Amino acid sequence: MRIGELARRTAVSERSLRYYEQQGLLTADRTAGGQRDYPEWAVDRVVRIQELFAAGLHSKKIARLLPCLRDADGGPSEIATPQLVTELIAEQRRIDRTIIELTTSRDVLGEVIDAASEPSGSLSDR
Amino acid sequence: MRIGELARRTAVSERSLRYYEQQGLLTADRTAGGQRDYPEWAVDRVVRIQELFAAGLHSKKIARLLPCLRDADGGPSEIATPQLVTELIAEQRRIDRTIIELTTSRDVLGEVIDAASEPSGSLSDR
DNA sequence: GTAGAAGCTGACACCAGTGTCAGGTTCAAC
DNA sequence: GTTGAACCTGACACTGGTGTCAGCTTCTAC
Repeated sequence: MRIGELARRTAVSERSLRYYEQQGLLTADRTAGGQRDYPEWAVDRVVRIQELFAAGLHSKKIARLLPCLRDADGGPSEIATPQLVTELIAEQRRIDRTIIELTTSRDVLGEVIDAASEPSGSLSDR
Repeated sequence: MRIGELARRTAVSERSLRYYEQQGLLTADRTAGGQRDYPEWAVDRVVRIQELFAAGLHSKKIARLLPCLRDADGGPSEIATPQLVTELIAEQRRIDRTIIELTTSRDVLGEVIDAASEPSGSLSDR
């Protein structure tokens, strides 16, 4: 499929898809005229990349991680090096901390929302 | 307390603390000489601000939210306006989606880590 | 073959929080 | 009073993924 369709199906801009290629995250065949031609599994790959970005990983680390992923990219998946494994464990810990922080913030927002939703002046407290 | 101590106790840079003040997130008394003098509860406040930043809220929204927080800032907490409540509910939903994404990514990393930790070649699959 | 949609590269800008530096002032201890 | 640490303001830079524009080429359907 071409870039426009991939952008539509993943809700990721064409600009970003080209950026992913530049960063070595996503390769594409080229037509005789030089236009990108993506395989079907590129959709899953792009979604995965977006998730990893959202998780705070930088493109360089994602680029090292992707070959080790067992997604439907057709190829056999590589085994992560010990160095990469160490880094990924650290990333996991960071993600865990982030989830805790997010949960806290979510609850903080909830308190404010609840306080505003109580019938005028939180009568139940008085 | 002065800015250096607050920075040390919260692990937030002095630069950031001054930025928070500039954004209306954190006020401080001033000494006769013009140096910032923070109350004890500023520590909690700074931690809260950091969490909200980590949750993806921008400083302007945090500035509107903070007066409604029931933390130990001494003052009575305001009631959020309906407009703010609507926005906060949207933020909550965004945070929820983010948590789900983070969990997914965390598991993806876990797969790669596990694959590398299995005794050479994932024999159990064969 | 031609028109219009879609794609290409390259470049510049943005966001928003943070790092860092310069040049000056204040504070606390001697 | 002097000295050194701590603080002040203001300014500029960075990060890194994304938006956007210009100028050109390719593809597809008529």
